[in-house]
Formats: sequence, structure tokens, C-alpha cells
Amino acid sequence: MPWEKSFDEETALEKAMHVFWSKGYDSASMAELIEETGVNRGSLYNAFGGKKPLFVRALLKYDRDWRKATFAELEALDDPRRAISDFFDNIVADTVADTARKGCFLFNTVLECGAHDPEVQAIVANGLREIEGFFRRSIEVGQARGDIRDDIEPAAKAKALLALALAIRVLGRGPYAESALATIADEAKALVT
Amino acid sequence: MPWEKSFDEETALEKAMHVFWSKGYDSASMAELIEETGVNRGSLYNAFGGKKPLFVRALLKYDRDWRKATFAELEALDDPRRAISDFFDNIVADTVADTARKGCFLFNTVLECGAHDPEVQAIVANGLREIEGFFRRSIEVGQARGDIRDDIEPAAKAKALLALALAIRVLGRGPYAESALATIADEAKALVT
DNA sequence: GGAAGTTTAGACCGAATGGTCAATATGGCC
DNA sequence: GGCCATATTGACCATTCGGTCTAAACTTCC
Repeated sequence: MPWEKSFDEETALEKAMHVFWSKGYDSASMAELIEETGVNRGSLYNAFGGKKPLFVRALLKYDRDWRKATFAELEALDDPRRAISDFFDNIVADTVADTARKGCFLFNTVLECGAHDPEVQAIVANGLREIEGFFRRSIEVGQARGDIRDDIEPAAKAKALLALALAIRVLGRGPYAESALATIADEAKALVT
Repeated sequence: MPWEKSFDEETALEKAMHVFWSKGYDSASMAELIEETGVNRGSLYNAFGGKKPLFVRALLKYDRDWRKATFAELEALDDPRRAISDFFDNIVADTVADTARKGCFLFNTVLECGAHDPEVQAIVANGLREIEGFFRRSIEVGQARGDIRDDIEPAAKAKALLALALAIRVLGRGPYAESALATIADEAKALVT
């Protein structure tokens, strides 16, 4: 009796994700979301419920996709120091390639929805925790293998690395050029030796 | 023949600054600016010209006030390592004391007005350059006095310190608690030894 | 006291905001 | 083919947005 949707929900969500990603929650208008996804107003509301639920789903999708794409490859290296080093090379490369200066959706959201919305904040907090976890695990494994000095505290250094990664992404949206970002990345790599 | 204003422009600007600071440019509405400053709509437009000029003046005021308040004291210490250390202690203390989670107006603006407005971007770029300059000068003086190791590159470390300061402020708006921020601050201090 | 020149007050404006809804089209099931 | 449940459509809604403008209030100079 029902009727199959005429648009692909996942495709629409991806389009919406890019809009929120580049403009942020507030500045992204429903009109733009509608135009960009190509989905009719009513259908969008019917499928997602409204602006906020759509944003949440877009953020979740970004979080999931990005983490999968980023970490799967790095952990597969099975070389912790190299993984951390590559992570920062990638982040600089991504930032430079990002001519639209969208930055990282997750990091952008930390700032825009600071203490704004608990649900969004929980997603962001979890994402950050995962990134930090990747650094910490990498350091611990590296230490166990003798690749990384034993006198550094994994949890603390992981936080510093996360902080530098965030800064690279944020400053990349602003006035910092590639060389400056690469310098920060080098400093990050130098933290784990 | 003229008539002196019934409100103090500088006081109004300060109130407006706090509104923009906590809400950002887009989310701060003229209605709120009017209510908060206590200045009538027409008078506000007459005195400042509109939302954007008001924002620019508010940002300039923040930049000037904050830099003066922060660096005058630190440079007066005449102890570069201590100055850097105090800088990070202060930034953590400020962030923790900032129950409204406003963060740093300058850093917030990096993200919100990423490549948005050239005029705003120029102000932010200049502010960041000044902070970086403070770090670089401190390191150089510290090295000249033998307080800081000679094998570190002042310009590069200055960028890393700026990055960590930014991250502390940004993460402080989000889910990071005092202890995590203090950890990052400690890592920053450890960069210059 | 009157004229001149500014500030103030707030009603008003068109545009854009997020969201709703009744009418219509579409498909599967009997 | 008829019925039902859902999807689609775009007109429509109240609200809010930044900004304008005219009329009244006011101080100062003559």
C-alpha cells in the first residue's frame, strides 16, 4: 500500500551534509537545503522532521564517514608513529585542498554549537574522544614496540595532538597558509618521537 | 546648535561587544543589540551605521583591550619563560571562569567569518600575528638569556603555541573540562624548556 | 522667544526565516 | 478496477531579520 520514495534519502543527506558543513547550522537556510538536495520542502520535512534533526543526521553521517575513511587506513599501517605522522600530513593536505574553506565539520561544530545543544554536543564530544583515542592507542603501541619514547604520557600527548589537529583545521579556514599549517603539523609530529 | 548624545558611545560599544562575543555575528540580532545596549534603534544606526560596522568596531575594541590587558602584564615580568607559562595559566583560568562559554572573541571569529569578510579577516589575521609575535619574541629573548634551549626554532614554536592556545579556547567552549585544558596547557609550556 | 540643527523614538518596510497543510499524485493489495 | 495509505507539491503562515524614515524632543545660538 505504501509508495516508495522518489528520491534517495542517503543522497539527499549527503548533499545536506555539505551545506551544513560549509555554512554552519544557523547560516544554512532551509531554502538552500531544499535547492541543494533537490528535494521538495514538504518531502524534506516528511523525511527528516525539520532542520535540527536533519543537521544531527548530517553530522552523524560526517562523523561516521570521516572516521571510517581516516582511521581505517591509518590503523592498517600497523606503524603507530607513521600513522600519526600521516594523519597530520593528511590533515594539512585536506586543508590545502579545501578551496571552499569548509574546514572540518566536527571541529566547526564544536565552536558554533558550543554549549548550544546537548544532543549535538554529545556527538561532537564522542567524535573528539575517538580522535583522542586514536592518538593515545597509537602512542601506547608505539611505546610497547620501542618506536616512541617511554617517558611521554600517552593521554596527555594525545590531547595535545588533538588540539593541534583542531587548530590546523580552524586556522586553515582563516588566514594561515599552507606553510604555516605544515609547520604546526611538524611540531605535532615532533611531540611523539 | 547640536545636541550632545544621551548615551555613552563607548559604553554602548562595550555592551555590543559582549553580545557579538557570546553569540557571534549572525546569531546576534539587532533587536538584542538594541535591548542590551539600551540604545534606541535609530540612535544605534545613527551612531554606528549598521550591524557590520558595529561588529567591526566591537571586534577592534576586543582586540585592542584584550591584547593590552594580556601582554602588558606579561611583558612586564621580564621573564620570557614565565611569561609564556603565565599566558597559558591565564588562558585556562579565563576559560574555566567563563561560565557563559563565550570563548575568545578573536578565535571565535576566525571560524565564523572564515573567508567571509575581508575586513574582518584582516583584523583577525593581525590579532593572530600579534599573539604569535609575542611568543616568538619571548622565545628569542629567553634563548638569548639562556633560559630556553637554543635548538628550538622560535617562529615554528610560536605557531605551535598559538595553535594550542586557540585549541584551549575552542575546546573550552565545548566538552572539555578544566583538567583536560590544563593538560594541554602543560604540554604547551613543555614545548619551551 | 524663535530659528536652526541633531538626536531620539518607534512605527514601518520588504525580504527571508523555519515550519505547516490541504490538495493531489502514486503505487500496492484485494 | 477500486481502495487505501503514503509521498509529493507548492501555496501559505507567523515570525523575525536588518534597515529606513518621519515626526517629536531637545539644546544651543541669535
